[in-house]
Amino acid sequence: MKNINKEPDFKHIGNKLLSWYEKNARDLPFRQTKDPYKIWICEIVFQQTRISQGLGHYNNFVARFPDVKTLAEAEEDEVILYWKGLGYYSRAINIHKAAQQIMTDYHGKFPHEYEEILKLKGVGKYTAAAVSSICFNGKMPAVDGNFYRVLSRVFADGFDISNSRAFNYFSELAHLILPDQVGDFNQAMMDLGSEICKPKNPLCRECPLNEDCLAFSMKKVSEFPVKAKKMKAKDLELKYYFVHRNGQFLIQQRKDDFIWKKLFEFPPEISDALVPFVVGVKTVSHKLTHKNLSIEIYNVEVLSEEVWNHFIAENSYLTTDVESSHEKSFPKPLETYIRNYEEAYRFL
DNA sequence: AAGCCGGGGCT
DNA sequence: AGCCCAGGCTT
Repeated sequence: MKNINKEPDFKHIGNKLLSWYEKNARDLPFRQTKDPYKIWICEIVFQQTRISQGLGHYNNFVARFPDVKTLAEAEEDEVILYWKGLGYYSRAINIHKAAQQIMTDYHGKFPHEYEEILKLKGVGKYTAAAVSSICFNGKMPAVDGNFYRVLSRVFADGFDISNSRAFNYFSELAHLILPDQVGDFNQAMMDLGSEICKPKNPLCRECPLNEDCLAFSMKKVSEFPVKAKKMKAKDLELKYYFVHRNGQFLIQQRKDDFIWKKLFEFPPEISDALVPFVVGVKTVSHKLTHKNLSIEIYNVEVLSEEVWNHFIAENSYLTTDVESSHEKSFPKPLETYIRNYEEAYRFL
């Protein structure tokens, strides 16, 4: 009997990682303790921060504020002072408030449960999972950027890590390989992601998972993780020619790629033969947000449906039914075109 | 769901 | 110059 109808088993991957971690764990100050306070502080300090950058701050911080009570009773300004140079200063504000939260809501005793830890200011799903798993044998994977990178490579998974559902998606992948010792596993993923499975130039030859890594076996490690470009909104200038002849304007239809798929518009360029009929040129400014190829237009008004219908009736070049020709993905092609007409109307 | 916060290292 | 980093909060 084959393993048909049975989920593939990837647990050996998590266990391999654990074996690797036993021998290769980085020697870091917060690795010597299971004090939830210290682990919490270190998780906050090292959010979006490299170990080498935050290590000094971490040591100074826990030396000055060795426990929840000391931190809770400190002045906020001094807490912030110890954060100087780290960036993301709201972390310092939140860490101080959370300490007071622990004093008032938990009588100074650090909460053990994931759901409770999650309630602390500045603690999200990642940090709650990390603290509960490392200190209290919690079973939640601490899914962070390292998880995204390692898992997307191991499974050669093209899920867009900038997608807002990436956390849930990679949490599910993590559960496929999650061993029993979740705390060590979470830290192992951090070390692997930082030392081996790095964003650039990963050391795949030394990777304990290279035999299990689908991206590696396909020689496509550099293609993962997939991250959609977060394009800045760009200004797009388009030049339109207004060719007027026998009471009609020349318009044309866009291609079905890029923006305004199959939308009708005044021609952005014309042949020499049409030059004598050009009655105007207008440059229109657009805001282009690449992410979903959507367009915002400014400096223009929407004309009434009546004017649009009038234009349709007047224009013999319009041979396709606009309503059915445009892609559904485009929100308001009709209005967009009307606005272009408005531009021409004003110009003439 | 998207924007914002940030200094610093790497390519 | 652009990308990335032990994310979370706000709107």
